[in-house]
Amino acid sequence: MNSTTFSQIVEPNWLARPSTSVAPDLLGCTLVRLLPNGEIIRGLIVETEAYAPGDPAFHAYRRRTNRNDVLFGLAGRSYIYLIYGIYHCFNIVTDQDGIPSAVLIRALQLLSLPAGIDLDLNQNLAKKIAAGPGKLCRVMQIDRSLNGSVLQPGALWLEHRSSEFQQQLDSQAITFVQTTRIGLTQGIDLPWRWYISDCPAVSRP
DNA sequence: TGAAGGATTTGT
DNA sequence: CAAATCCTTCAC
Repeated sequence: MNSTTFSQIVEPNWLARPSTSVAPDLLGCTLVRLLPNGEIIRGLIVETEAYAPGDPAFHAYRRRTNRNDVLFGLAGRSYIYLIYGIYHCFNIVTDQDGIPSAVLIRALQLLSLPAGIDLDLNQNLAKKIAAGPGKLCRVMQIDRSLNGSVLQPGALWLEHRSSEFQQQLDSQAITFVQTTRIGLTQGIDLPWRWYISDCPAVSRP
């Protein structure tokens, strides 16, 4: 038995390439959160945005600071920051050590629901409950205590696409849309946002 | 040391 | 369309 037996876990090496390459590849992967109380929440990644060197919208655009330090490091770590004093945003650090680069996870389609939410009774609500970067962090209880942590089985990690998802993608039963990013004042023309077509969990189709 | 503003969300 | 709300960054 070798490591490929458990290859559904996304390894840091898989993320060690430019964010514009990783971002579309993350669509269909699963973000898994293990809460301190033992509860597990799983969400299919349905919307991503890439941030890269030379990008004026990127937190690492100007200089290396205490906040953005993790962006300059190795791929496979979380970069989490507080926005508007209220919400958190969750990013995955990508590319080589020393090259600041990240993918913002903008929306999840929940596969397992947190306690207290009934999928059958609240189907429409459940599809939208992680539709947005602030909302997905709220529902998965992601905050800055996880900033800089390595994405590996523990509190928070990634799993590759299921073979079913990949097959549907290959047969074009599932398709992606590439377009411009949301909510920015700079770099607004870069087409670095990707999402799954016709997915109700996308924040802004 | 202080002020400006932000990769958002929600309700008016 | 503006408020909520806090932390980071940059200027003085």
